Amino acid sequence: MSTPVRKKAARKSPAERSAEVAAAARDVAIEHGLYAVTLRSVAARVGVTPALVAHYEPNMDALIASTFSAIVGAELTEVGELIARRDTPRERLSLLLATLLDGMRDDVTVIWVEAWALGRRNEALARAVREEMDDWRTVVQDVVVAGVASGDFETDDPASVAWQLLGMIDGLNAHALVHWEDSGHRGSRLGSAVEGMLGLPRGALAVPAG
Amino acid sequence: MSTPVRKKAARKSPAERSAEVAAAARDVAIEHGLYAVTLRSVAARVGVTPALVAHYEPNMDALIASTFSAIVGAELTEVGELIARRDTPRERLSLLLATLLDGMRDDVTVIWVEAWALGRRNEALARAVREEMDDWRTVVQDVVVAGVASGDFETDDPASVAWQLLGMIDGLNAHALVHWEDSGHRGSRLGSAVEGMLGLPRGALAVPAG
DNA sequence: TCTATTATTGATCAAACGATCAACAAGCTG
DNA sequence: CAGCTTGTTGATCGTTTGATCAATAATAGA
Repeated sequence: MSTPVRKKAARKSPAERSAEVAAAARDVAIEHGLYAVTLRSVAARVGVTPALVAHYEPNMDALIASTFSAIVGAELTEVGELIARRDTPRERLSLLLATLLDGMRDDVTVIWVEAWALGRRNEALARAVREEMDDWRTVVQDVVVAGVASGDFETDDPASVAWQLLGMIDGLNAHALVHWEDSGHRGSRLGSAVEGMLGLPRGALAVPAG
Repeated sequence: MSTPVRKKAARKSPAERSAEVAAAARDVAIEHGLYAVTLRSVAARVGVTPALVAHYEPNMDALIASTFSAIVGAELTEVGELIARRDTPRERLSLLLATLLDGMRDDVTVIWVEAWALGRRNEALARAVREEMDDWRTVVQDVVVAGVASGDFETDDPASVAWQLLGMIDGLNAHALVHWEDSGHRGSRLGSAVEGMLGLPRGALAVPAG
């Protein structure tokens, strides 16, 4: 009973099996990190042989890269849809900060940190990381641009501001990963920092109710 | 000529050899990252057998942890002495930010990122990371406290401010590691952000000459 | 100078990894 | 129902890792 004996593994269509492999890789990554996404761990999760996983993927570097993109891309979509429901740039930015720093996505933060480290030895992953970072920047930059247009924000380089914002957020989350003690206060001072960056009056980014 | 043939390896005192091993581990980590610090890579660098490295270290987790502490601790000492030469808290903070974001220490940033990732599988390293982070926080916090005392800064929680500052800095550096393009502007907006956090007038943290 | 200590080594293990390939068998097609 | 396609497997290879241990040789002490 210790090792769940794999009986035979039903024959499935390539599309279906391929999707299974991708899903298993995502599960493993979320639970144990990108480093745990191996030929054998993914195979075990799907309930097939390591050889079959290798059959569906060109190599593990590619699977790890696509797994990273899937996880991070899903998060971006989710957060993007969430803030899109707010009306003003100020509210959107405020909600964006609050959401990304609420401590509910530490598993994704681990993926990010591991990707930064692993990307140095996995070129496909490095490319994926750059792409996802750029997508995130675009979303943040759009909010900033809208805020400048509406007269709420004040900056002459929204792209730069977007980069810096994301850097701060990722740094705070990465820190919280290790120094979990003050998780509650994570980003408690970021509001006034961002207010300083965007020429806002103090308290302008206070978290909106709901 | 491909493999530098190791002749014999002179017998040395335990203290000396132990120091050699530690130094070699630091070199390997700086050049190729913490992941490259293996029994064999360190042994090759010292010019001895992997067995000898194992003889001097309880296990590789410990060597990796102590290597991390050595590298990061040295950086802290260096930066600490640098900013101590400035007179006012405002100058010290300004120099601290400028120094940590000048892009000259990307090799150390890699060590940090790898340590955050590796720490999840190496308990000794995780402890070392927490210790070094706390040492850094202390240094930054001291500057903030001094600034509050002198009336330059305004905050009711210097420790929290210190954490957030370090989080931002590490995040920006980690980002720059991947998105090297805008390395020049790294942290260009952080000044006004920090001014917002500490209730400073705009431009108060402009980099002092020299 | 002789002996006891110990720094150092070669050999070797087991574990985990990515990857390949001939062979099997399930299902589609005629 | 027969035959071809192909999803799937078991076996196996080569590499890299951390770790152990008896044997060797250099040093220090008597």
